[in-house]
Amino acid sequence: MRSGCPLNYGLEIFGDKWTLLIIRDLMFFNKKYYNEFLQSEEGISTNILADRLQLLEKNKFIRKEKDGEHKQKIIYRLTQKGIDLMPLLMEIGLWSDKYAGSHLHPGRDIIIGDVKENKAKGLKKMFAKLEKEHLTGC
Amino acid sequence: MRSGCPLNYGLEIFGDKWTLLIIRDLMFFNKKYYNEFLQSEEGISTNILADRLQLLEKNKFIRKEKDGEHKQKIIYRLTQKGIDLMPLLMEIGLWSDKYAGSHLHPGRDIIIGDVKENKAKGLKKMFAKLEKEHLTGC
DNA sequence: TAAAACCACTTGCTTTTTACAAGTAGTTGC
DNA sequence: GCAACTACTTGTAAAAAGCAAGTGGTTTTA
Repeated sequence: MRSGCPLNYGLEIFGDKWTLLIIRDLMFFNKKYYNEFLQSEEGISTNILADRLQLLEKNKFIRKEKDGEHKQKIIYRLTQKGIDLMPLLMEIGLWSDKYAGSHLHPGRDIIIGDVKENKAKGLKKMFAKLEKEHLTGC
Repeated sequence: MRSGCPLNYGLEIFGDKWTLLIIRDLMFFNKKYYNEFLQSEEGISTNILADRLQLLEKNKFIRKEKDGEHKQKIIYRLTQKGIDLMPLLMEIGLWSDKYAGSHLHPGRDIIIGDVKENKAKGLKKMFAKLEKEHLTGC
């Protein structure tokens, strides 16, 4: 149900597991093709993936781009609106880093990386990286 | 599906809309009774509420407490683990503040409040408030 | 140039989850 | 002692997710 609460507003459009995992793949794992999302560890179904990509595009979190080399391929990229979800994903990562204990695979610090040491600085660095990778050429 | 990713770990246990809205109610709207959660603007169903409260308690995000005055009432309070989700909820609020535009009710800044001006300082203040309200007496 | 493979999806069906309404057992106030 | 209130539970219909197979277009291979 629609409500005027900012938290609910956000949750209504990106507050489901698969949506955020797709954004994670784009943001931290450098994935950009449909097949790459499909192959993620968590095993998203192809119909759900198609549905979420459509929603994400409709809500302007991502945009489609043609691949110059492989003409049948489509590249998915984050928009600024999508990139701005990064601090939120980082907070999930930081929380898990504190509470997940043994549930995490080793070497998963790639995500929170610099942010763990200095939040403001780490976020700034990550923003720069994402903006360079996803926003150039538009 | 279980995976070793910290983002997925978090999303598996608190990454659904109703769960986060209950935590929002506890955190920002000072709600503590079953009936208060039921009455929230978004209209959670009573069976879903019961289910989520059980999950939240099982995962130690909240705990039940007896109400001294009204003996049939149960008070729900956040644990430290639950309180530590605050920065994440704040990030949702900050994102919505930037992108929700006219979708928000006026005066909803109560949530992000001080955090909007100075993130580190605002979070610290909010942590102190929550720890005082939810953790004292245990 | 015909066949095989790969691309981003779509379709159909089953299972799980959610939504809504009604009911219940145990206090509490009058 | 009974009506009202508490935190739930139960039953059922609707919606969403999960799974497997298929599709139409492009690209690579023989």
